This record gives sequence, structure tokens and C-alpha cells, in this order.
Amino acid sequence: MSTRERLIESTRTLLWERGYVGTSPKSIQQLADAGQGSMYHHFSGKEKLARAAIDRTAEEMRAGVDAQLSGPGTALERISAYLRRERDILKGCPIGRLTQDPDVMAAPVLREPVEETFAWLRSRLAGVVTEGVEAGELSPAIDPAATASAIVAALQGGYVLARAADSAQPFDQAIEGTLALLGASAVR
Amino acid sequence: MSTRERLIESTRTLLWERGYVGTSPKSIQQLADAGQGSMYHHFSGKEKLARAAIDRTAEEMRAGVDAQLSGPGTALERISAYLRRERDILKGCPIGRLTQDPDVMAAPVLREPVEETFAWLRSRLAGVVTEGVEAGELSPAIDPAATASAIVAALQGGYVLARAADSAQPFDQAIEGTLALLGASAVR
DNA sequence: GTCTATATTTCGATAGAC
DNA sequence: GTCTATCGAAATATAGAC
Repeated sequence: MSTRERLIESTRTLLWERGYVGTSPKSIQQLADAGQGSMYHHFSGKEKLARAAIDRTAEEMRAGVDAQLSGPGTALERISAYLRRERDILKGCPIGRLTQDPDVMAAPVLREPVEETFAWLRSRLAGVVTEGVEAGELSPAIDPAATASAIVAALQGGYVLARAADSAQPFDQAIEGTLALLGASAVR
Repeated sequence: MSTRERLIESTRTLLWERGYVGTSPKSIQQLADAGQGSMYHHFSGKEKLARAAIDRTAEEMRAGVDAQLSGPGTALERISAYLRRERDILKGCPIGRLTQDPDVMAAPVLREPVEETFAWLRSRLAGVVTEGVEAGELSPAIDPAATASAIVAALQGGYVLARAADSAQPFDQAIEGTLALLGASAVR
């Protein structure tokens, strides 16, 4: 892997573990095994490097979610598969955690990919919910946009509960609880 | 207000806005209008001060939630009132945000009140859900603990979505979407 | 492209006078 | 209780040699 690549990958790891404020150029350089000068040769500073890292994480996430939601199965089956897929629960969502970082939210360059990722995710899920309603699988009484937001929130909030408890249990409960409510809304 | 009080209140504000890693002793002193020596006279360091601040925020939150959930109305009405109560949505949850702070989660002294607050909250809500089931208001098919976790997660995740979008809208959608699903589970 | 040297601030705290 | 002085380390770069 090139030095440039190692810098991006190391930044991705550290942003996930420690956030933007908690990640220093020095720690990035150490993890990437790159020198000071090397980092500033490839990127003009911490912010630009972080942007490259966030972009890559966002792209990966989008591709993964899209593959799962575009797969076979009914709308409910795909949503359920998405929510139940294996995750690094205690590490949380690498994009969602950036939302709590004041310096990320204050810098338009860093904020943009975060905002776009969640806008895309909510809209993508709303589409699947709509498919479920149109297929007569879900009640026409439900609001696709609100339901999609509720599903994404259950995930993001599940991570918060898991970290607070230092256990995956409340995350699983939140997911299963949400799916149970969604299932009760299904047209049988 | 005493200097000690101002230090605690300033720390509460900064922890909420910037998190633990992002809050420096200096910034606390400036906001509290207290000198270096003053702060270290009242608290042995940043960690102890943060603990005092977190404790107070946790107590306040518990008292507020408890008052709302112990109020009049059916279980569903009280849950709905709790979820819909006025909030500083874009600022997020002052306790939930600490969950993303690696230094808070790594220090048992700081982690403890966060963990306890969420454990209490989930259990308190599970109690209300159980009341709803026993009153014949909610379906006996639902799992109180899972449903409680789903409700708390919707709130915490709603904050994440709101911050990502820089808008309260996705928060409101997540809450209304969750309440709609819960309502569909009601025994009519 | 990478290295070392240097620079300025801030972090988080201690010491000791008042 | 509060103030000023001081401290060693780290954050976030820039400069310039190789």
C-alpha cells in the first residue's frame, strides 16, 4: 500500500475510534508509519486528510447498504436483513459518530459528506418502505419518510445504548423491538 | 452563584457542546470567569470536575423524565408526551453524546453515571410499557424491554439524524414514525 | 517524496505568594 | 480561595535539506 493510502486508512481508523477532535496528525503518522513531511506532502493538513477518509468511508457504507437493500426478498425481509446484518456494534457507526464532533459539523468540507450520506440513507430506505406499501405488504397508513427515519434512528440510537451499556444487548433489543413494531404494521 | 457552581455549570455547557476531549480546563475557566488556581482549588482536575458536571446533568434528566412518565394518562399517552416534549434537538442529548467520547468511556469514573442513566431510562420505560400491556392497552405480544430500548434508541438516533441534516425534521419524523408503529400495536 | 529542525499555541497541571 | 509564574508534553503546522 502506498504511503498516501496508508495515511487515508489510518485516518479512517482513528476517526472511527477517537473522532476528529481526538485524532492528532501525529497519531495518524504513527499508525500509517509515515513521517511528518510525508503527510503534509500528500495532504495540506488534517482537514483535507479527514475529508478523504470520510469520503471513502461514506462510499463504502453506501455501496454496502445499497447492495443489501437491492437484494432479493420482500421489502420487510430486506429491511430486516439490513438491520440484522453483522456489525461492530460497540464501535458504532463511523459516519454517525462524526455527527457529535463539533469541529466536523462546523467545517462545511467535513460536514458535507456526513449530511449527504444520511440524506441518501433515509431516502433509500423510504423507497423500500414505499415498495412494501405498494406491494400490499405494509399498511398504506404508514408514512414512508417517517418510517424510514424511525428505522435509521433505531440503528443509530442502538449504537448509543450499546456503548452506554458496554454491551450489544440493548442494540439488539432496539432492533428487534423496532422490527416487531414494523411487523405488527404488516398486512397479514 | 459561587465560583464552584459556575465551574460546574460551565463544564456542563461545554461538555454538551464540545464533549470531554474537546473541552479544555482553560475554556472552562474562561466561561466560568474563574482563574487557574481557583479551578484546581475546588477540583483536583478536569476529570473530577467533569464527573460533578455529568452527575448533575444525569440527575436533572432523571427527575425530568420521571416526572413526565409518572404523570397522568395512559401508558401510550405518557410515552408519546415524553417523546414529543420540547427539546433542544440540534444540541442533542447531553448524556447520550458522552457515549461517543472515547476518554469518557475509558474512564470508569466518567463512564459510570452515563451507564447508569441509560440503564435506568430503559428500565423505567419498560415499566411503562408493561403497564400498557397489563392495562390491555398494548398487545401482550410485545416485549417490554425490547420496546423500551427501541423507544430510547429512536430518540437518541433522532438526534443523530437531526445533527447530520442540521434540521429538526428527521428527528420529528423518527419520533412520529416510531409512535405510529407503536400505535398500530395498540389494542383497539 | 521523505526527512529533520524549528515554531507557535494549547493542554493539563503544579508551586507558591497573597 | 484566588492569583501569577512556570512546566513538560502535545497539537498543528512550516522550512528547507536530501
